Amino acid sequence: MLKFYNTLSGQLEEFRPMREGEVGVYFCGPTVWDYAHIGNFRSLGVFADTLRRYLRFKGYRVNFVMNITDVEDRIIARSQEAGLSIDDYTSKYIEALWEDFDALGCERPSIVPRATRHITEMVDLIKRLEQGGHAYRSDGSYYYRIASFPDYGKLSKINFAGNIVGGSERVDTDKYDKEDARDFALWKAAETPDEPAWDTEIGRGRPGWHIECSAMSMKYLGETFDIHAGGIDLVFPHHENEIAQSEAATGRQFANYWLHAEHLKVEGETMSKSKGNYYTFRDLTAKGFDPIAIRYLLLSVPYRKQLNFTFDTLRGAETTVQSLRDFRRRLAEARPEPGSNPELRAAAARALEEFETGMDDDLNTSVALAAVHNLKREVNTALDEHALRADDQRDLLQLVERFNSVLNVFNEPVREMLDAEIQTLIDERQQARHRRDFARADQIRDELAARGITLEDTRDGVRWKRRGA
RNA sequence: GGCGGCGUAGCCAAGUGGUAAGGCAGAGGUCUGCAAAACCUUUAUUCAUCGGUUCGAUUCCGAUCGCCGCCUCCA
Repeated sequence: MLKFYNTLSGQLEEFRPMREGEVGVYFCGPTVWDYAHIGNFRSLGVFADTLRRYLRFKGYRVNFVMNITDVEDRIIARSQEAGLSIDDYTSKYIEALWEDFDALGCERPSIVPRATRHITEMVDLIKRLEQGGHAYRSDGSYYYRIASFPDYGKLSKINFAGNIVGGSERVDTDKYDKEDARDFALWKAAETPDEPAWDTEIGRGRPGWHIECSAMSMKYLGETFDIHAGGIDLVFPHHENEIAQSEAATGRQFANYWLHAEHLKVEGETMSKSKGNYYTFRDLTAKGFDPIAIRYLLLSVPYRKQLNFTFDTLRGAETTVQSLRDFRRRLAEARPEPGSNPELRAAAARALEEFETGMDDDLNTSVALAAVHNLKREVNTALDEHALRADDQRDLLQLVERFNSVLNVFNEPVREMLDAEIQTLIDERQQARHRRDFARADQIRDELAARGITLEDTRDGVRWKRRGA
C-alpha cells in the first residue's frame, strides 16, 4: 500500500488518487537561469522522476506537469542587460535543462507550461479573486488579501505573531501601499514604458510569482488534483500562497498531497557560491563523473532526508553503479541449463517484496536499493556456483528490468567503438598470454589501464571497460 | 524570537520500544599465470551528551551541545 508523508497533514497517508488508475502531479519547476545546481537535480530531477516512475510501476497513468518560471525580476533584469527578449534569453537555459534531464536518465515532463504563455489564465484568476474579495488593487498592482483567507498558514504552519517584527532587511513596507504587510503581489504594474510587460484587462504589468502555479496547475490538472511537489524551500511562501489563491478562488481543496524534498549539503556544508562548493550537474560531468552515478547518489537517500553530497560518496556510487551494470550483463550473458532453482525463485520474490515495501513507504529508496543489492549478491553467488537455471535467468532479467523501470541505474553508457589500435593491443595480449609471455601481456594491460581501459579475463574471453575521470 | 529537519562504524547512510539494512573504503581468504570481476569472512556491546519514563530506549519525554532550512512583495 503506497503511502506518502503529506506536508499538509504532517502525517504518513495512504495514497488514494482522485480518479481510478490516473494521477495528476504538479511540480514547481525551475526559474530558468539558476536551475542548474545539483540540489535542483535532486528535487526536480531524480525525486520527481522516481515519483513518476514508481506511480507507473504501481499501475497508474501519470500526468506529469512541471512549470518553467520564465518571468521574474532577475530574468527581466538579465535579459535587458543582454539586450535580449525574455524568450531569447531563457531559451538556451531551458534547452540545457532538458539535455541534463536526458543525461541524468530523467524523463522530460509530459506538460511544461511556461509562465509567459499563460498570462491570460493568470489575469482571469486575479479577476476572480478580486470579485470574491480576496484581492485588491493598489497603484496599478494587485495584492492578495491574506485576512480574507482564514486557512492561511495551514501548510507551512507559519505563525506571524511569533516572528521577529521587521527582522528581515527585505521588508520594505513603505514602497508598497498594501493593507497588510503580509499581503503578497498577484500582479506588478509596469513602472517604466520600456520594461517587459503585458497589456491586459487589469493593466500593463507582469504577474507575481505565485499566481502562475495556481493558474497553470488548475488549467492542466483541474481545480483539485492529486499531488503537488517541489523543494522544501517552496513551502513558504510559495506553496502557502498557491493554496490561498487557488482555494479562495474555487472554494475547493487545491492539491490532496503535498510532497517536499529536503535540501542537500555538499561535504557537510550548505552549498553556496561563496564557499566554492556550488556545483552544477555539468560541473560534475565535466570532471568526468558518470551521470548515472550522480543519479544513484541522489537516489540513495530518501527524498525527505537531507543528503550529504561528497566526492568520496560519488566515487563510491560510480563503483556501485558499475557493479549493477556488470551484474545485469553477467546475468544476461549466462548460458544456463534448463529448469529452475527454487532458492533463486524465493530470492527473487523476497527482493520484489522488499523493494515494494520500501518504495511504498514514502519512496524509501534506501530500502529499495538494499533489496536490489541483496538480490545481486545472491544471484552472483548462484552464477559462481553454476546454480542458475534458464527459468531463473528469464525471470530475474524481467525483475531487474522492473527495478530498473523505477531506478534507472542499470543502463550501460553508450558504448564507444574501440579504436583499432586498442583492439590490436588486446589481440596481441591474448596471443602473448597463449604463449605464456605474461610479461608482455601485463605490459599491454598496464598500457591500456593508463588510457582508462580496464581488462577482465573471463571464461568467455576478454571483457573491457572504460572508466571515466 | 517563531516554525521545522538532522546528529548511527573511516566515509555515505536505512531503521526500530526488545538489543543495529545497504553502499563505499580497509583487512584476510576463494578463484586467476598475475590481476580484474565475483563470492566468503571480518570491521558499531553501540546509535551527539546528560537525565527521565519503561521489565527493556538508539528508537518515547525533557534538557544541553552541534549542524541545516524557512520566517513576505526574489523566484
